[in-house]
Amino acid sequence: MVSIKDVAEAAGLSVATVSRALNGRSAVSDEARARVLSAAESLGYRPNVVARSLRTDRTGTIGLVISDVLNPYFTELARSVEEEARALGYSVIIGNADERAELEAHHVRSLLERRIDGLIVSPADGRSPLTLDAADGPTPLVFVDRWIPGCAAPVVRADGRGAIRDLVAHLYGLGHRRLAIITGPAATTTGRERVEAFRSALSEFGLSLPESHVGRGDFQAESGRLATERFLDLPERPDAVFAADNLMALGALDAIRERGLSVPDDIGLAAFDDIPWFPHTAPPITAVSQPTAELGRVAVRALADLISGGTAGSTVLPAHLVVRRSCGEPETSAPTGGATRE
Amino acid sequence: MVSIKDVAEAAGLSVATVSRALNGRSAVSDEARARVLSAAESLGYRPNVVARSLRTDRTGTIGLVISDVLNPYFTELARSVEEEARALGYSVIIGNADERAELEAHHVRSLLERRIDGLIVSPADGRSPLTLDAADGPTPLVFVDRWIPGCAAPVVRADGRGAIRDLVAHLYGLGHRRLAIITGPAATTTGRERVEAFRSALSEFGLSLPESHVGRGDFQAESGRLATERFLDLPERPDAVFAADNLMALGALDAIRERGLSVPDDIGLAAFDDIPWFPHTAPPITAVSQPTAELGRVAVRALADLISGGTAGSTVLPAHLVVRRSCGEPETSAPTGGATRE
DNA sequence: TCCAATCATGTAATCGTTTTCACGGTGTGC
DNA sequence: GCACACCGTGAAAACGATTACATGATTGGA
Repeated sequence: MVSIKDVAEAAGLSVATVSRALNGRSAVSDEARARVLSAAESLGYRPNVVARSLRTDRTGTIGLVISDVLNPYFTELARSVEEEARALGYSVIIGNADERAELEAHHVRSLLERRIDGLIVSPADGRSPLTLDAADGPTPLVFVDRWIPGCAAPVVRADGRGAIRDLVAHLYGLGHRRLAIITGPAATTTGRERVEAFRSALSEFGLSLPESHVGRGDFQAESGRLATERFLDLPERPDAVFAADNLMALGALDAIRERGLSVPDDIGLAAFDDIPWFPHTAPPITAVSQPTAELGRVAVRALADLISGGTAGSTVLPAHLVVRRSCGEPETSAPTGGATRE
Repeated sequence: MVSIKDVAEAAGLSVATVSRALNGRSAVSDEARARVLSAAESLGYRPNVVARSLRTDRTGTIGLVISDVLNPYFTELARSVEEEARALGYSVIIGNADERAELEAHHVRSLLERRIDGLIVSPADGRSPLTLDAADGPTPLVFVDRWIPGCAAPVVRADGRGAIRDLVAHLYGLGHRRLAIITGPAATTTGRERVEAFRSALSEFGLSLPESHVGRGDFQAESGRLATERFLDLPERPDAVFAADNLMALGALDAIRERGLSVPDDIGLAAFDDIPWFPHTAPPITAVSQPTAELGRVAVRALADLISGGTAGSTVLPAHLVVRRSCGEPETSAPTGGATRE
């Protein structure tokens, strides 16, 4: 590999001048600059960012730890994070936790050792001690989507409560009374928030949520399938099921299809997180839609601010309900709140 | 940040001994090792991998440049690559090219500057000069899925020809004669291969592929929508459309739905790349399925071999057809070749 | 004309590791 | 008892960049 020394030699200048010419920080004569640039060009010089980082203590890189790379919600998030970061001059290293706490820890550790400038985390486990340490450590950190309660780090997330209330109103309006939910892990904030919002919306409509109508999932498809099977085995099966993320909704569809049942005639289905496939499933699925890309952008800007010494705070963006046909044929009246219909 | 020097001081030993104790390479007395470990522990020492990489010229990292992170095919690939790499002791940095040649170049350049140990690329553009240079450069490189013809680097990919022939046989058996294809960019190998295989299978059945039945797409949803709209505007619209990837099939569904037409009654639809949502779309979509995760694993193993001085070669794995209902109600006879039915 | 400021450049220290080399001490084989 | 291998250790040289400081030349103002 050709180093700055080779360039200096070829240009007949010192490495210091070459460095200055290439970085354009301090004054260099036009003649020297030209010699450097042509030497660098003809030798195919590529700066060694490893050496640079060691000296400057900056890597120009931020880490992003997401809970599940197979979840379209998180890939959309990852894409917008990378895009915004690139616009701000940062590279992004993605770590996929696969909803496993120990994998999350592995990636957080590995990213910190890599001396990234900052970290964006969507914790797979809300109690992860390592991530907690990291949040209190010297490396700037921002939570996105999920967070760890009691951490000082800024949180960028969507508030699903209003949209979940709209969803319950929608279900109630369609005549559904026995409602069930497939939750995420209780260890995650989103897992808890969604079930709590659902429960409190139910009680607003005078409905209760018996334990048998709470399926404990882990945000992955298989758990949605299992929980749905249990619902279908109940003496009185639920009128409608709310899956707390899109993958568990996929699992629910698998289970319902296996039994030869139909949505929404035999059982209604709704999901948290809207994805491009939902308009095309049989039937199109009613879902709570988050401003996913915007969450990613805001998180990056908050992190960039922290890195440059700022004091960025938390952000909460609204989610909204998108009504389709998976809970029954839509009523004629307009839905409550900010819901849209397709 | 606490450095090896601090540990050495605390342990009352030289940095050399600390380094040896922590890496376990060369002999260190039990007593010294114990002192080092306890000092490192109590100081919370984390090695600086940047400095280590500078010295050893190894980063323990491989780069993965994929064409589109929003494409479930590539996320599944990315996941298996990361998993296998982790098992082999490597970290993975993912670059998303978004099907844009200049973004691909950006990521390749940035990864090389980062001095990754090896690179896995699925080129968004088969002529990308920078990627071509990289393939001939000192950094080991493996192509996955797509490749750049004329490069010496190993290619790990699936051969879709047999499955595409099975698909055409399936369509022919259902009585479809006017077949159309939405291709990927001609600049990609998979873009070309899939249309060529389709064309040659058609001619095997005595069918032709007029220019009006070739929609030029770019592997993204919007292009699938536009190409499908043109098909639907033809005086005689095609009996069935084959989309060369899953996102363009999504776009095709959008277009068909907008016109109020139905699949497969008004027009049949099939796709390359099977994804978990296809069994649940309306109707379930017939698709060519690749051994995606296996491709990722094989690519990583080939790259690891190259990195350690080996001479890994190319691998071609078979793809197969999964028949569902999007081309018409299945015939009663068994499908040709290795096709499965759901 | 002279002093000081500015400019372009070079020298060398530095970042935190790993690793080569040297060195003294300890056994081992004869 | 001697030579030799080996073991544990430390000093110091790398790795490739950035940058504080020094230096000599040029310029500008008084």
